[in-house]
Amino acid sequence: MRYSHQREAIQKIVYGTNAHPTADWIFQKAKAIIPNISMGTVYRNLKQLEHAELIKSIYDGNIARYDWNKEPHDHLKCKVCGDLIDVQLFDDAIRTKIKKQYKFEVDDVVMTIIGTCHKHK
Amino acid sequence: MRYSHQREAIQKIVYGTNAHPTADWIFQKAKAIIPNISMGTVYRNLKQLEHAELIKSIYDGNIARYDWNKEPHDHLKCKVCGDLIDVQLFDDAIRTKIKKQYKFEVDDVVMTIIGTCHKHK
DNA sequence: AGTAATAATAGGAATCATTACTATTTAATA
DNA sequence: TATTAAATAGTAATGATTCCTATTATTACT
Repeated sequence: MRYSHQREAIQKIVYGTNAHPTADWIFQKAKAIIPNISMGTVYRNLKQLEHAELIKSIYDGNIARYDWNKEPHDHLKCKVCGDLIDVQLFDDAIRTKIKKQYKFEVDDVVMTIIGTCHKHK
Repeated sequence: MRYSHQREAIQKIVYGTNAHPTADWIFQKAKAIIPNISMGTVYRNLKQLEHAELIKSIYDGNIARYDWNKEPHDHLKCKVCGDLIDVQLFDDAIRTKIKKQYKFEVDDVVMTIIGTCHKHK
């Protein structure tokens, strides 16, 4: 993977937030640095960064969000403000259980807890 | 919600499979019964059926699938054949834990385990 | 049964996220 | 510096889903 100014900017943007940004959000931020950057470049680089395991992508309903946090973790999704909050919930015991019980080889566990966060009472 | 031939057909199609069908799959099946049914009708009715809690929708990556199984359950997603398999994994203890630990009111837990099913060795 | 009110429909256009295409630019390196 | 191929901008295309509108069908009421 050859260096590019655009990819460096995109990576820095993802690494600079905890907000699990969307491609469009990243695109808006990137335009401030590289005014004529195109959406295709954003998507291509996000895909490359993911492939290089420098970022992770997560599906929030039908839209992709990106995360610098590569450790296995889960998300709390607040249905009021839409925030995605990182949490550590899934313990490794369940992996063994699934393997035995269902004869299923586990690669990854995607868990999202939907509800209302502490900001809304 | 007023009766319609189309909605009845759509509901029956969803209730008649364990394959977690997509809107397009349902549309194809529905055309066999009502040849000039339209995609908009399928989507509108799926939404209504979901709202009436007669079916549930689940996101498989960025595409919606529909499920007659309204009991809380999780899915094993095989990356080889794409199958979604229903499983009961999530235990209620975690709900209490999340509530205490993160001050988060839990409505729903969406868990998908990605891996390889027993059919592929 | 006949009619009025209005929910639901078919068909097509519009939208949104994402991917594909292509001529041009740019980074790596000989 | 010249060569080569990867990366880009800009734009067209795609796929899933939603929206729009004139027409049709269901329900409620006479």
